[in-house]
This record gives sequence, C-alpha cells and structure tokens, in this order.
Amino acid sequence: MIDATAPGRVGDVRRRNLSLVLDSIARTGDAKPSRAQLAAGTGLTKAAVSSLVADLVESGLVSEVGLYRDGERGRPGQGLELSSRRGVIGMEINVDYLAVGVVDLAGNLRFHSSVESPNRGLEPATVMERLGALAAEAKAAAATEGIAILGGGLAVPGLVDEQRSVVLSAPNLHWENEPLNPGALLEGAPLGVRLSNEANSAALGELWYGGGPADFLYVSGEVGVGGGVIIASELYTGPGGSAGELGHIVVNPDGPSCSCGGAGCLETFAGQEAIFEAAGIPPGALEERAELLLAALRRRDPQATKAVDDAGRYLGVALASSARLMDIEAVVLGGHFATLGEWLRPALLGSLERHAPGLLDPRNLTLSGLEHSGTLLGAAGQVIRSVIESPFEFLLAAKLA
Amino acid sequence: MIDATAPGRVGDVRRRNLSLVLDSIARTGDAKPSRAQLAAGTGLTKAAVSSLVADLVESGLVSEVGLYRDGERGRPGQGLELSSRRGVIGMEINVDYLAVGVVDLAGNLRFHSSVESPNRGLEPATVMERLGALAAEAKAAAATEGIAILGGGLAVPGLVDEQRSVVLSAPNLHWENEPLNPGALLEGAPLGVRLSNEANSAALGELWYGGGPADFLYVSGEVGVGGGVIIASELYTGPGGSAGELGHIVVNPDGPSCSCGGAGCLETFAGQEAIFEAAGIPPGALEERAELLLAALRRRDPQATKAVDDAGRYLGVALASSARLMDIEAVVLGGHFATLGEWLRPALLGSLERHAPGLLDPRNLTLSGLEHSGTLLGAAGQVIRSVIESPFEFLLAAKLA
DNA sequence: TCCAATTAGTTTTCAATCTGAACTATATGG
DNA sequence: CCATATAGTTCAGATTGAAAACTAATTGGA
Repeated sequence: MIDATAPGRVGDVRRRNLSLVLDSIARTGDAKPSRAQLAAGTGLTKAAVSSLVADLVESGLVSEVGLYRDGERGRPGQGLELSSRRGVIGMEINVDYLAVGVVDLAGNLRFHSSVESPNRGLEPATVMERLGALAAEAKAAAATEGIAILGGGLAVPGLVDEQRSVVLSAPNLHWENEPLNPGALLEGAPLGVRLSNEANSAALGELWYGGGPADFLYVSGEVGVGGGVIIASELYTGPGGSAGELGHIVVNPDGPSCSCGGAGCLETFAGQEAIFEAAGIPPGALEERAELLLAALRRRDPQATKAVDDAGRYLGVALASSARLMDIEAVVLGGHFATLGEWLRPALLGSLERHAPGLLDPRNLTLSGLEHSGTLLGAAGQVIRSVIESPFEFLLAAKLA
Repeated sequence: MIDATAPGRVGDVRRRNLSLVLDSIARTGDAKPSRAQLAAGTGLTKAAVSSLVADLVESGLVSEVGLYRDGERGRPGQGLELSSRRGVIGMEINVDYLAVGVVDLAGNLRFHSSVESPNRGLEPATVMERLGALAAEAKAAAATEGIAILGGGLAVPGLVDEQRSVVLSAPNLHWENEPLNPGALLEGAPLGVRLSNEANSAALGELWYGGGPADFLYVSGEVGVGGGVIIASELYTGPGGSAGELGHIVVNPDGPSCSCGGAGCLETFAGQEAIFEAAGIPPGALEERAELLLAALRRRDPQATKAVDDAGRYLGVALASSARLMDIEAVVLGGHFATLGEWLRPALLGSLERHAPGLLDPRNLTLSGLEHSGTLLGAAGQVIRSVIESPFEFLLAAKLA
C-alpha cells in the first residue's frame, strides 16, 4: 500500500507495475501467461513486462514453466506462474481445536493438519506451545515438498491488534489483552507471522479461494456469531478494526440481555448456545451436541425445528438491516450456519423477504464450500496478498539476504 | 482517481504530486503556505514544488497572494491559496424547497438563496425550470463577485445514477427513473453538473465544511430518514450506491409495515410523519407542523414528548446496530433530528447505552451546525474535491481551452 | 528443404519526472 | 554595508516506461 499523502517518486511507478504484473500472473492462475499476454492484459509494453518479470523471477516469486505451444504459428511463449516452491503457513486457534496448513503462492493447500483442543480458558502460552508443535509439523511437510516458507498467518476468534500482535479481546477463549508473539512459531520466516481475526480471515478465504463475489457479508457461526465484510474485494474492518460484528446487531429491542452488556442482540437468538438450548439439546461436548441437533432436525423434531427456524428468522432481520445499511447484495454463511444451512434457509429467506423485500436475491445467499479450511486459507492468504500487492519491498529484502 | 489495474506511467507521478500539492494548499487554508513550506510538508524537493505550483498557478486554480514576512530573517515567501476567483454552484432540490449557493474553491459560501417550492409530485421539468431561475441568480452573483464558475453539484432526495444523471428513485418526490440533464442549468461550465444524493451530500458537507471526523454516520431527518456513511474521510456508497439507508433498518421485527414494503423499519417510528402523528400534530404544511411540535415540546406536552422519546429510542437501536456492524464511533444528526436534538438526545443515548453499552461516547453524538447549507456545500464540494484530486485532467482541459 | 509469415522477447533511443546540489534573489540585523 | 538566513530557480543525473527496431523461434506452404 502506497501512502496517499506521500510524494510520488519516479520509482513508485515500478512498485506499482511489479504488483500489477504479479497480480496478473496470480489471477490468470492455471493459464500460465507469457510475457506477451501479460503485456496485452496490463497495457504495459512488452519491453516493460520483460524487465518487470526479470525482477520477479530473480526474487523467486515467479517461475518460468517452459515453453508452451498451442498449435499457433510464431515463437512460443514462456509460461509464467507463481512459484509453487514458496509458501505461507496458515494457523488457526479456535475454541475447540487448533489447525495449520501450508499454502503455496498459487493458493494450493499443500498440507493440512488439525487437532481437537479445548482452548477455552487455557493460558495463551499453553495454547501457543501446542500450536508450535503443529506448526513444526507443517514446516517439516513444507521442507519435504521443497517449499520455502515466507511467513505465516494466525487467526484467532477475537479482536486483535495486528500491528502489535495482541489479542485485545477473545471472550470465548477468556483472553483479554494478551500479547502473543506469533513470530516465534515460525523462526526465520522473512515475513513473520500476521495475527488476524477468525471471521475476517474466513471471509477473505471465501473471497480468494472460495469464489466469493467482490462484495459480500460473510457470517461466521462459530461459538459466537461473527462476520466479515468484503467491499470491492477488500476486507472492511472499520476504523477500530471490529466491523462486521453481526452477532451484536439488535434484532429485538425487547430481547434478553447479552454477554456483551447489550440487549436483544442476534447472538442471544442465533448463537450456538442459544440454538442448542432452545432445541432442548443437553449440555456436553460441542461436537456431540451438534450431532444431536442435526439428528433431531433430520427426524423433524418440532422443538429443534422451531429453534433453528427462530434463529433463521432473526438472522434474516440482521441481514436485512445490514444489507440496507451497507448496500450489500450477497451473503455467505459459514461455520455452524453452513452446516445448518438446509434447515436455516427457508426461515431466513422468509424473514428477509418480510423485512426487506427484493433486497437480496435468494441465489446470492450461499453456503461456504471451504468447510474447515476457509479460515486457514484466509489467514495465509493475507500474507500472500501482501506480497502480491507490494512485491518491491519483498524484492528489496530478498536482495539484501 | 487512478485506476488500480491500469499500468503506471512515469507521468502518473506528476498527476499525483499535483494533487498532493493542491490538497496541501487546500488543507493549510488560511495559512497560505509558501513553496518552501509545501516542500517541507509534502516531502517533495523545493525544485519539484516550484514546478508543480507553476502549473497550478497557470491554470488559475491557485493564486499567489503576495509576500509575507513574519519577522524572521531571510527572503520572504510567496503565499499561495486556492483561487477565490474560481467557484462551483451547489444546488438542492428537496421536497419543500429549492436552494442554490456559490462556493469558491476555498470552500467559502459566497452567495446563497432558497425558495419554498412544494415539489412533491411535480414534473421534473417544471422543477428544473424553477431551479434554472435560481441558478441564473447564482450565476449573476458569481459574475459580479468576479468568480468564474467551473461546474455545479445538484443534490436530490433520492437514489441517483451519477454517471447518467438519472434520478433512479425519489419516493418523496414521486419520481422514478427520471433523466435530469442538470448540465443545462449551467451552460458552458467546463466541469458540468454532478447529480448526487441529498443525505450523502450533507454528510460530505459535514466532513469538509462542518468539522466532521474522518469516520462518522450522518443521519438526515428530512421527510424520510436517510443517512450518509463517511469512512476514512471518504463517502461509502456501496456497490449499488444506496448505502447508509438508515431509515429502513429493522428496529422492531413486529413493527408496522413500511412504505418500502418491509416491516418494522426505523422510518415507521422516527420518520417526520410518524413523529407528527404520534405527537398528535394535525396534518398541514410541514413548516407549521414542525413549529407546533416544537411548541408542544417546549410546554412539555406529554404526547409530543413521548413521540419524540420513542423516536429517539428507536434511533438508538438503529445506531447501536449500525455502529456495531460498521465499527463507527461518531454520529452527526442533521435535518429534522438536529432541530429536535435537545429533546431527542436523552432517549437516544439511553437506548444506545442499553443496546450497545460503551460503544459510542456521548460526546461523539453531535448535531450538525451547518443548518440548511450543509447539503449545498456538500454538493458543490464534490466537484471541488474532484478538481483537487485530479488537477492534471483540469490542467489539460484548461490548456486546450 | 527452405523461406515467408507470425509471434515472443530484447535492445536501443527518447521523453517525463523527481532528486540533489549549486546558484540567484531578497530579506534581517549587527 | 555585509554576514547570515531563507525562498525560490536552474541544471545535471538517475529511474522508468513508450516506441520502434531488432533478434529468436516456430509454423506452413512452395
């Protein structure tokens, strides 16, 4: 990102064009474009593209993948692709599990591992130690696949200060103002480890690797109800970093009080705990309760059906308000809500139609298809995107090393 | 605005630095900076600033205002300011009145005029004709003051397609898909006339000329309840251009049906009509009803007080949800709500505290101080900002003419 | 087999633009 | 009246992409 109030230098032009070319290669993906195609696609001259690509290849971000001929006349082009020998480790701390994955620059999940871990109330140091073991596994896997690790992304279910790597508040983990030092998980990675919010990362995962549109609201139904706002293919976090908190939208001013101190929040009607309770699912392990709920829904148990219907209806109220306020025309349901999607959808759509008729095309209300890797992909993707958006800085660092 | 996917050219550097310097002059305002101060402020060299300023002065956007000496040693600097001999005409069509104003580049309202005009249901052509007469007044005033008019901004209470100058939908005027040809109002102005939404323009007016913060939600209480979202000192309009529609946030899922087809919208509780009705104000002219309501409030009439309390409470619900969703920490109340502010505020703050405790500092809930010129200033300001952000294009046009 | 046509990619020249340093211009104060 | 200080200009140098000429590699037809 170039500071809008900084003076423009002649060299900025190259920064921008390096990013433009790298981004074109990333977007073209499997097609493996030649320099000539990049020139046509970007509007740059062949000469400029050649010079830019030379820098990118030298840094290791881009590889030449041999000539390709497609039966046409003329000299064949050199195919170019994001290097599959460079990658980022995505990591996730959630309430009930830990997960890691190796994502190469092209966005392929090359390794994936997760373990159950009841992290609620555990000391951050303990959790980080367990995660460290998983990260070591991922590093080893990357090494055997010949992938050099550039950096990592760590998603947690809470509000974070990305700059200082502090978890400001993660109520479901009972963490508050915990500095995390995630860099220690990936000693020696040139880009370090970036901390992020779970719902935001999942939204970005959906955008980059799940075929999400340029503008949508991602709704994360984990233990809490979270959300991520994607506007013009960018994450909107708001001035304080906590935008998209769908769980605490007021859906009924006379509703019960909420853990946030407010009253009538969506989470009191559509949070996991609220649904389980309304459905009459007895307390217990999360996994088991989810299974019980699904079983009850499948056998059309009236209490469970009503609980999910109510949740869907209130979710519809929240989405109607959100879509109106932010002019958002697509919604992706993730986590818990993706699992319940089939049963949730009718009441949700009915409620949307009642409160904001015509605002959201039902076809634009989709369920996430990334299952449990969306957050991971998004967390890693943020580091990958930062390289694609600012390759110049990366080139500099590579040249010094 | 530079297209992010367009290739960077060497010349882009100058585009950007022209804007940087012009913006610095605009921001410095009354201080009338010298070239040397601009160099220090922007980070450019004196040589670069001199060259850039030369272009800006030649185009007429910037004027030298003579030497200034502040008792220091050394050669005194040439003060620079946005030319007060260039201006833009702001225009407003609202339900009950028309207004115009002349705003110079520095943001001074140099002329202002408005007339009552019951526009609801009138043909757009009729309204535009009346507005044309007002615009002619403004042009004449600008001529006598020696202000060359570069362009105009026209705000209407409805959703617009800015590119095609079409009013897509203005329910309170009973307009639907009306092409407007606002350029005819200002024949010969090089930048033409830009159509915009009333609430959005008012929000921008607040931002640029009312001392608004970088992030806030502007709530416009005209006949409908509208809103404008300012994020990072920019208007957020959403992918479809209708963001900020606070009036149709659902504040009570069991509430009455709304003109938008939905149910339980804020407008059904806090719209002008809803308040008048709940307060027992008989039908009649808007101005008179507003006076009656204020009188009733002043004498602590219980029905009127309750009506405004209810509106405030529901506005609080809407603002709690909005602030949570978009992570917005400041709100400016305009129009009707600014007038009722004193009576509205207690219930509004109480409701905010109940539904989102601690989210919004009461000091950040302010009333607009621009009164009836905010919309005008914002409409004109959009044209002025477009010049400040892209002076290169303006210079080119000026050179051709 | 060989050459024209075609497409890919490189080299060269040129213009735009900023930086940095040297220079000119104009004030203050002893 | 001159040393000092600050404002602003001029000019050489570096970076960069455009444009055009050039080299490289392939296909297809004579």
